[in-house]
Amino acid sequence: MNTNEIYQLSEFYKMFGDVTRLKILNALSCKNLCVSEIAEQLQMTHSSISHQLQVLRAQNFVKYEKIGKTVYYSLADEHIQIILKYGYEHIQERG
Amino acid sequence: MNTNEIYQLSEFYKMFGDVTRLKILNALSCKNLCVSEIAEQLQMTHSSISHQLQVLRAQNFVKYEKIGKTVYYSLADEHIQIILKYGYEHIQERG
DNA sequence: TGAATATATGAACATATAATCATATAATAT
DNA sequence: ATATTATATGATTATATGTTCATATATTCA
Repeated sequence: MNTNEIYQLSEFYKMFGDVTRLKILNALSCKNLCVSEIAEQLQMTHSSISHQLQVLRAQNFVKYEKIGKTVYYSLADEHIQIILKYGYEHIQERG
Repeated sequence: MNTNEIYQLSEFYKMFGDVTRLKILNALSCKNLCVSEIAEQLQMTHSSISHQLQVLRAQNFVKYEKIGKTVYYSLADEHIQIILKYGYEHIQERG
């Protein structure tokens, strides 16, 4: 791996390294949701969720579709779910 | 996933979310190395490397063996390499 | 048009984290 | 015993990051 790849990779993994973002990703892995629904589910402010969604968008972790006033978010691709699942299995094995 | 699992998972992924730690893990994926060798390879101080190795130890990412004055570090298990490889493939696909 | 609702965004603040510096510990060699 | 080498660690500092607060934008509805 060269320096640029290492840098990109760290930015990629950083997305999974925050509790709020993980909760968002986990919620979206079940069902597409709008900002309000995510905020309600996580019991957090719309602003926090929206900020984190921008971060996830910047790394192409989520897709979104605006319908009327509402923006529906979904996971960008199955890679995200696979990596989540793999990490989950890893921590399960260690108890 | 419950709250505790989410927390554990974020701590787990956080290890991959820093350039220095990624470089260390990448270096160790080729070859077991001592602190000085890692420091030289990454062109960083022994202290920085040692601090990050403690962080990686705390999350059971690395094993170590002391031989004389020297401490040899290696990756804890193949999970780490697999996740590194998977993430690497992911960023490669996006260019 | 004006009010209400959903989301986005910039700035400020608080906290977390990584690097540095100084020092400590441990093993070896003289 | 003392010096040297390898590593570890505590404290400090600088930077990065997440949340909050205030405000902006966009859409719908009365």
